[in-house]
Amino acid sequence: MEPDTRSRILDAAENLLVQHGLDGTTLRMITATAHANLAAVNYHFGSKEALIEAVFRRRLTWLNEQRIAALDALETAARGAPLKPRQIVESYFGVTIRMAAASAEGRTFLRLLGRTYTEPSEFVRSFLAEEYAEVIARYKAAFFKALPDVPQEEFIWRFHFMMGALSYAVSGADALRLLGPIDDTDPEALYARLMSFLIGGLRAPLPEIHAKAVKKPRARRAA
Amino acid sequence: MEPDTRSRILDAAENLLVQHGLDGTTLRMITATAHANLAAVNYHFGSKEALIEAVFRRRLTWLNEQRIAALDALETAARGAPLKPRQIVESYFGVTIRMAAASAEGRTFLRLLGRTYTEPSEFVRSFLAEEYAEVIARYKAAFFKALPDVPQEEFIWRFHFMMGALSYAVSGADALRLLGPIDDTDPEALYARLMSFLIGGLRAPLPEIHAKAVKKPRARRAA
DNA sequence: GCAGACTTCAAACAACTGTTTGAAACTGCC
DNA sequence: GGCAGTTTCAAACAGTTGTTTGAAGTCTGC
Repeated sequence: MEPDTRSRILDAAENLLVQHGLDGTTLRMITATAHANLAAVNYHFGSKEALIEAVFRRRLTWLNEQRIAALDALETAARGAPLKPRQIVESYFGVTIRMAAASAEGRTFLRLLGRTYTEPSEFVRSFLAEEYAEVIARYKAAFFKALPDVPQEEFIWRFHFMMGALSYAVSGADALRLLGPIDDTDPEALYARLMSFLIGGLRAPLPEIHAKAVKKPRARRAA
Repeated sequence: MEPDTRSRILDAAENLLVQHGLDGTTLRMITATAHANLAAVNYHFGSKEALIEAVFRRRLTWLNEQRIAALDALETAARGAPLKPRQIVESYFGVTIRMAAASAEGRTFLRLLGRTYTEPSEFVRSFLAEEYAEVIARYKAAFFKALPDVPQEEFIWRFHFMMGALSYAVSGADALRLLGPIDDTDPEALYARLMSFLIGGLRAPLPEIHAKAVKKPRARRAA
């Protein structure tokens, strides 16, 4: 058991939130698991919402810094030249999957994050937007530079689809049982699987909606 | 306003569940929106959980029947020959997207479904598993027949990724605001976009994990 | 028009929610 | 040892939750 109450509460909350959701997790469940008094949450964090925010920020800030650092490294190496789309995708999702591969805590958190991304209460969405603002701006810019001919809207959708695939990939254990018994304990394999799927999706021909906006058929390859 | 209380409750519940989640939606919210008495839920459905189950079953049964019918049609036309993977994907996700395109109610339901798929309470998972059992068995069989060389595990993962992309595609409106302002009001365009992404992902080269199991490099194309 | 089944209603139920309180226990520092 | 500051604790708070109750209302078939 960890030394300070504050950390124990954060860990307990993280685990319970991913199991029971934001509303389904009660302060009494959390404090019981953390071996802390019920009032400890309000003492250390101020409110349940503030605790939830702290649970997210604790790892999300770091994660997004890593993503930006990864992009920085690529851009420095490229010396102003556009990056390959594939590099950009690999840096964004690679950082994420590496977090999942590194520790069970990372996996738990990413499952929580992926799920929350589609069902955000208003207060969750507001600090998520804040946390993501810089990463999204940087990656969008990199992509638009890499693929000036691809309509920006199209790319945003694809990025969105990719995040959906990622979300299901990390939250796999639960939902996958529907599809059949499979092994989701090997993060390396998951990384390889997801990445090849994502790149395949990213490089797919643009849908017909854009056909008129493009000149040569060959140019209908997105990447 | 619809005639009978039962339907009004189902509709109100569907709309509120997608907005506030399973736990966040209260019976009082539902009955107020449905212009019904609080006790009406327990009278018509027995409990809140039973109501939620009814909300899902009302449309999910039909949806899965459609998917099976679509597969039936393909297999009849093929006269015992394996289908093209692309046909299979198009039939499964095509039916889904068509439901989203057909009505606002369909879209609402699919957003609810996509979200619930990753965050199921135990009672939700049990009836979801029941509802999906046949569809999944049929589509898995069709895929394994179409792609006998692709490891089954690999395909299950890809299908899982596709469902993630689908989930984010239909629940788009909320989460997409993080990525930037885009138009998600055109279901036709969404269909085209998602489908080309999915086929791209499905046809991507298999990840290196399987490299040893495959003979010729060319064979590493999944579809 | 009336009996019998079905449906609606207001009110209350116990259980649980997040939060607050004020006293107790503990901590490090002089 | 004693005193500030921090942390923990049991208890209670008002509000909300899903569910139940029994009476009132409505509809159908004869």
